[in-house]
Amino acid sequence: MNDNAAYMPLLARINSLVKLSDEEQQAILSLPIQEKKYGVREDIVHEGDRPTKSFYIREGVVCVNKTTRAGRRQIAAIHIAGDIPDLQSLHLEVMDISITTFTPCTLEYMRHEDIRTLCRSHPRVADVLWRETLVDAAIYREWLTNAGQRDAYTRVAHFICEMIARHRTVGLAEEDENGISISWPITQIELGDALGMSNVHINRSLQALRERGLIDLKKRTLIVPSISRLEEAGEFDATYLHLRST
Amino acid sequence: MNDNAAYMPLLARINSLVKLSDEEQQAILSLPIQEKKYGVREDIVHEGDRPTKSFYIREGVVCVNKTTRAGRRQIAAIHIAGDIPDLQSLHLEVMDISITTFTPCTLEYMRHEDIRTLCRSHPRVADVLWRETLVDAAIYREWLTNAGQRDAYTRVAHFICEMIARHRTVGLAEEDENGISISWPITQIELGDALGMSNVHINRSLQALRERGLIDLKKRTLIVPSISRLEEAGEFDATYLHLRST
DNA sequence: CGCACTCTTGACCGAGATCAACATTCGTGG
DNA sequence: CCACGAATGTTGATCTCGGTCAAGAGTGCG
Repeated sequence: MNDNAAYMPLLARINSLVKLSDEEQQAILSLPIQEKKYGVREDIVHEGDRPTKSFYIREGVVCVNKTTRAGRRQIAAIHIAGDIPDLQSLHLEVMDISITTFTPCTLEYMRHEDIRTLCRSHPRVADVLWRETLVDAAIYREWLTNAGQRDAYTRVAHFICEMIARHRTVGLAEEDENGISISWPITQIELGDALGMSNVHINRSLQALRERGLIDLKKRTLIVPSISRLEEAGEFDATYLHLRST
Repeated sequence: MNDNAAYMPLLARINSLVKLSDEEQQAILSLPIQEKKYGVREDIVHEGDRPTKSFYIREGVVCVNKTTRAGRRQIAAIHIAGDIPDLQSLHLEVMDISITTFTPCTLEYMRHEDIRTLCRSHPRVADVLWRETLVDAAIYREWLTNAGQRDAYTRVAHFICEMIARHRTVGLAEEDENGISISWPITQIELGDALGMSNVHINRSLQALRERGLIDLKKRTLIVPSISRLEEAGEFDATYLHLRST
């Protein structure tokens, strides 16, 4: 019934964290899903919604964002293929965030009911999903630290390091003799909204990183020649991503 | 064996969110716990630790914090009686945060093993605990928005509103004709570390709030004469706390 | 091919940081 | 219970990082 390939990014992500038994993997594969496609900069869920299903990203990039009463937007998270950005709605009725696409996306929807049934019959799967939301929380904490304590230059570098690390774990980073590269659909305005900075200052910080040869960003592609040097600049320590031993 | 009163704040917190059956409540009451007391400004858990138990706060106030490589501290969360600050360690092996007391604390430790067993036998209890961690995550997002998008004055007001709201839901706020009051063990330096501001500017923002009659803060007690006016000043909307209908 | 979005650069400004000194409160031991 | 030292709070002066404004240059999409 379901196209198994549709579950690929999800299983890849989960397997990068824990080893599930064949039976557990089968249970996930038999979750009914429904595919839906979105274009660029479309709202998937909106603050105040009460979803009865969650989705994971088969392809594309989305952001979690919320808007201040004064009209300022904070991007609180960025999610890539394999992520389940609104898993929280499984237990929190009302959305306190919106989710918006950065790129065209293919999403696979799973009904909360079905997820709950799966969690009941396979507690280890429940644990993995729970864990997933805990890692999201750890990332929020790190972003908070980034916004609250690091200067612009370091902050931008840190953000880029995280993006690289996360793309790597799901196999979306390319590595060759020039360094590591990922696709970079994020505009400077959006980066500003994520880091609590103006787009002008984002621009200047990116240039500083370029000048020092830490990044090469053009045509929606980011190349990092030396990840260790960038991590140095961004005070980056991947512990908070809680990846299993590489 | 266990003193039932020890479970009070935890049950109060949980019951403020969901209705559990008697049997489920009993199951929680029969969780083996171990009490431990801490003094002021003591580390409970530290970055890099690998705890095999979690605790909930029977009494006192603690903060979740992490320190930048440059030596700057971000306070990422503040937890009060009833909260389970390091529940994340149930699924994330290595702590990416430290937890430190603000006041003398009485903590009740529960072994991860026992929590896991409880979750397996009572899935609804598992859901409640999961939910709890999701609310923590929602608070992180809001703090990020606060730090990234709101100016100092609004930011401080927002923070105070949250503290009031959370103290109210667990019955730790007093309300009389002068307004709502809570105990306030947080120094201005700590407040600065939580909001990403210098203590000097915290001081000035607090004074601005005082001048406008929005708060009355002295002797470690905070009084808010009109919570609605303060919420106006802080752009506060409690949705993100995901409290059940009041 | 033209319009809209994104990026870049320069000039200026201001919120909030930093520094420093002093006042007040609190906790501790005598 | 008091005294004294340390932590916390307050105030003023100065400085700076990053915001805002504005205009021009690329880039890409319809």
